[in-house]
Amino acid sequence: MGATTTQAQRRMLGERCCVEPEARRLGPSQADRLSEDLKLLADPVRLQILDILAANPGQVCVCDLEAALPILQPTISHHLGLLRRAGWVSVERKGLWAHYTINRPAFEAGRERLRAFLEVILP
Amino acid sequence: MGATTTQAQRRMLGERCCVEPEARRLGPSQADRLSEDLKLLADPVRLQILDILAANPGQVCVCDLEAALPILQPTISHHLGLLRRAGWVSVERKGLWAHYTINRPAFEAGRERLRAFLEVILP
DNA sequence: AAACTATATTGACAATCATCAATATAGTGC
DNA sequence: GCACTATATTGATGATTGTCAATATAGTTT
Repeated sequence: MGATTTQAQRRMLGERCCVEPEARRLGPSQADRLSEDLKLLADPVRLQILDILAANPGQVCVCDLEAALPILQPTISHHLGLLRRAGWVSVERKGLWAHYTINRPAFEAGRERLRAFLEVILP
Repeated sequence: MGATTTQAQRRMLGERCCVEPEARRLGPSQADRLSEDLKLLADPVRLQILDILAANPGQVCVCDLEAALPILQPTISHHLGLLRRAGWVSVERKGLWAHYTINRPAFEAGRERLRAFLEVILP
């Protein structure tokens, strides 16, 4: 008898309505970290910048990007600044020009974090 | 003689200052598509939702997520709506409850787009 | 039918962000 | 030094976004 409990009663006992959740594999701080990586990638201009840098290793200056993309120079510098401060790209000054390259270790580390997450989600 | 050209002159001839850019491997429309995928992932709450859904396949209702995350129910429904409208998760109504699951084909397609891009960037 | 419950939607608000114009910085060449 | 060039920074603006309170919808239980 009386073994029936309402949803509200079960909630007050700390129970779930549908499932006893397993240990989560992604804590809040890891989620924050991963979302930082993803936010940095989640812009079409920055994706194209990375593509151009990768296709022309060690040779791309800001004016090349300006010629290749439909945005003005300050905006390109803005995106490069975000990528640079996150460590994903490096600059080498040569006279007036600034040559940008992808920072391999940082890029590979971010890619690995992302790959690991996506693999855990659906093996 | 006279073979010296200014940067401005070279730009008017359509030349680049530093590099003759190779064909780009990521066009604007592909960049838009990819950034849509990435924007959807680039939120710590949505990452944790996906993690919980993956760890408890076919059993997670909204109230479970509400119990597991530090945000209120309308916000959870908001994030689930974004994932649902993008096709990444599916709902199955069971009485009052709504059970969410990751939509495997859509998730794998997005993951593959992302993996392919990251692989092209730095092989 | 009436009370209750789980979820979805709407509207408002604050925060973040992409973009550009204007300006600053720093190197080059006369 | 002076004119010029490439890049960075600052400040402003419009758009997007995450969050919540309030409300709506729909299923359940008595």
